[in-house]
Amino acid sequence: MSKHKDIGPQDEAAGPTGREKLLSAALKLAAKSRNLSTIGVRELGREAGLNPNTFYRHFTDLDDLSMALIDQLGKELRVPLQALRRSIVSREENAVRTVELVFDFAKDHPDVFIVGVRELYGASPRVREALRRTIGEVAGDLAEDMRVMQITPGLDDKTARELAEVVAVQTFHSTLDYLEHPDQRSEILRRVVQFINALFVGAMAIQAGLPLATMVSTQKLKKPD
Amino acid sequence: MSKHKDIGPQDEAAGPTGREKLLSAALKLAAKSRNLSTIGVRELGREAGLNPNTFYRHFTDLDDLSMALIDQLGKELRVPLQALRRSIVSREENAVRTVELVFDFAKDHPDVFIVGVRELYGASPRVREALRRTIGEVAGDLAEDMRVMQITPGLDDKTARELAEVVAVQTFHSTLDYLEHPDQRSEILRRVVQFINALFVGAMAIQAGLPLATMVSTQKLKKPD
DNA sequence: CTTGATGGTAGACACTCGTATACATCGCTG
DNA sequence: CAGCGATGTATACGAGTGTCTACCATCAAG
Repeated sequence: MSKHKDIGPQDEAAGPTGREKLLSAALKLAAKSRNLSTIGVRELGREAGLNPNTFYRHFTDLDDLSMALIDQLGKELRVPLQALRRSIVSREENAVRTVELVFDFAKDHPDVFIVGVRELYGASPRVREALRRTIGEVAGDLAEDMRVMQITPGLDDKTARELAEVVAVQTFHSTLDYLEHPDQRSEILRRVVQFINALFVGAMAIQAGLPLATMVSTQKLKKPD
Repeated sequence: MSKHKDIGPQDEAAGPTGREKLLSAALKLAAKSRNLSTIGVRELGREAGLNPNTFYRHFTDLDDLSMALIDQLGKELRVPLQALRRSIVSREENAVRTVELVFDFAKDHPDVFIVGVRELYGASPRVREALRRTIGEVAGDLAEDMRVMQITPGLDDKTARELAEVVAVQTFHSTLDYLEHPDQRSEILRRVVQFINALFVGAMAIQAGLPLATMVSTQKLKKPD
């Protein structure tokens, strides 16, 4: 095994590998024009400055490349996001800060988010599934943070996890609006934060059995006999 | 003007127009395989049982067809949804019933939803925009219903409208999960309803200034000077 | 009956595309 | 040095595509 140079995640120095060139070319093309699976092998080679056939030295398929790209994007996204949130010490203003961090991160890596959201509902089931899993992991991190930092005290773990999932997806989507409408960014941020707060407060209220809650959520709690 | 037969929205009798054949063929193809904008003109003609060139008798472009399709889908979706919700008289169990209705409707028109969600984040800005507008209209209807039926008393109109938007989008997305995982349908329904209720309750609680609310949403209410 | 427009068809041209085969480097390993 | 695997390139072929031009059918208006 490993006769040759350790082709890992790029040691250092030396320009990008052909494989890497192809990956970033794919990201670039997918972000500006179309769906990942509809990029042409030749188009890709052209963008990467490589021969069309070089593609086949690294990937068997465009779905193959897509999966590799999702893997990479997942790491590029999850790890920094964990680090970012770890920088928030105060329990106060948690939602705003977190969303701001995500949006800032999106501003620095727009293509990742554009393609990510696109493919989340794209044509390839495998890619969809991979993306969903990545978001699920981020949601897991978020749920863990919520538990540790006591953001939603009294909420059972399962519900918390579900809320985290919704929040993660919603924030992920909002990222696109944020990127697409630079003039409405503060408004978008406000809306997302409002959404998150309402969701958390409501879930806690319902679980605590507050009277106000029953006004709206009277499903199968008591039938009007 | 109007020298010939009134080519409107199909009077009655007589098989589908060529234009209609093309539209439904496009819907079918887009639902099962790829993005709308990546369907080939020839492929389309083949599916519709028409000559490739017939396409150009009705549309200039694939974007053109896409817009026409979105228009049609918008009407196919909004009007029946309005009617459906008007059939809910009781204020109780409102969320469950509404979401159930939407999901049932989705079960009968899966392609509409599959393509709708896909294109909502698709490559064509024009199509995206059109779809967003359609969803916005549905959200408007929902907000109006919420106001009339006193679902969220005490909530100001702007916030209600924003909540309706989020609910509409979220429900729209969930439709895909619902279609894709028939074995988890009741679970998905439960999650969406839980989400909606939590959101509404939370928004009302925050607006009412409930003490519990401030535990979570302390953003810029008081700065720790 | 003629006219002209609308919807549909047929054939052709110039592309692009995916991919197969064969060849060229380069660097490691023996 | 010889060999070999990994990477990149050149060429070529067949299939599919968008679209142009030209031709046919139908039907209402004059």
